[in-house]
Amino acid sequence: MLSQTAEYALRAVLYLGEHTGPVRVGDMAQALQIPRNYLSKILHLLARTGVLASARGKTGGFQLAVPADRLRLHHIIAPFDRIDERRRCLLGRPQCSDRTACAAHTRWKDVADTVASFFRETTVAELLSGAEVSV
Amino acid sequence: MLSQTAEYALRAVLYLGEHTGPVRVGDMAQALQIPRNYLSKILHLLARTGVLASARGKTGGFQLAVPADRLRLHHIIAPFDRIDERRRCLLGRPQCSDRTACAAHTRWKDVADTVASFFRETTVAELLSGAEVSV
DNA sequence: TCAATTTATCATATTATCATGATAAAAGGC
DNA sequence: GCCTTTTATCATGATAATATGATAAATTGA
Repeated sequence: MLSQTAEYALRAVLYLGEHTGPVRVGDMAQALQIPRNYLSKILHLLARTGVLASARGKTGGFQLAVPADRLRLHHIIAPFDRIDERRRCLLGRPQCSDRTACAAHTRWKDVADTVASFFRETTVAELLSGAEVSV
Repeated sequence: MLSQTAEYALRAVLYLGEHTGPVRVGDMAQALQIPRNYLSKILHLLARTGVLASARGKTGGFQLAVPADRLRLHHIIAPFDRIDERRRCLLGRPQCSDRTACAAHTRWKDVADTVASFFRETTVAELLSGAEVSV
């Protein structure tokens, strides 16, 4: 469902959501079993989009820049995996709305809305409250 | 949501669903704006999996091998895009069931089930009855 | 039989995704 | 100031998805 990159981003943010203070890339990479430099680029982009805060130097690392209960999955995933486009026509048509419906449109719409709502509404805090995320 | 290849497969089958008798690859490729040889391989695989029937020679072409009202989207998409795997843990864990739930599992399950059910239950006939599929 | 037509298949090219390795830039502590 | 630690960035490689081009194999109809 998610691209590998988006999945890494989500797991990384959830990890940061249950750790306070800055966490180093190397530590996260080892804990989450994600390639270090690859994770580094992902975290950097998340910092640029305002999801994370980064600091260099000896006491540096990454941490959430937004409270977990205000951070929605959409914010984390969007830079890597445009879930908005999932709502597009199942048959790949550029123009497919309620007015000009293709065969699949009507039936597909409810399904696509369910998926989109999940990412748009679910917060990091809600996921963390469900169960622990150790790995 | 679907891979490019799976989307081509679905559009091709819907096209065949509203045409009787064998249709040539070249005609379909032009009508659907899909690369000809690429479509050819897709149709061949659909024939091998029993979705389509193929015939060579002058009166050859492809047509549905199963009645449209018994042909489910899952049958068309599965060879190209394993939607079954979409039901796997959102966080990419190999082991994630109801018993050993990760943080995302409980909330994600309903969403994943909705998507899986759509492909598993919807038939080609149902899509075609909704509206015409010209392109 | 033979020629035309069509699917089947192989080889290869292109593009995007995923990942690695090395280096630069910034920050803190001595 | 200088060394260590850390993120930031660049260059490159590996792999899979997507697509193209050419040829082989099968079928039909004359």
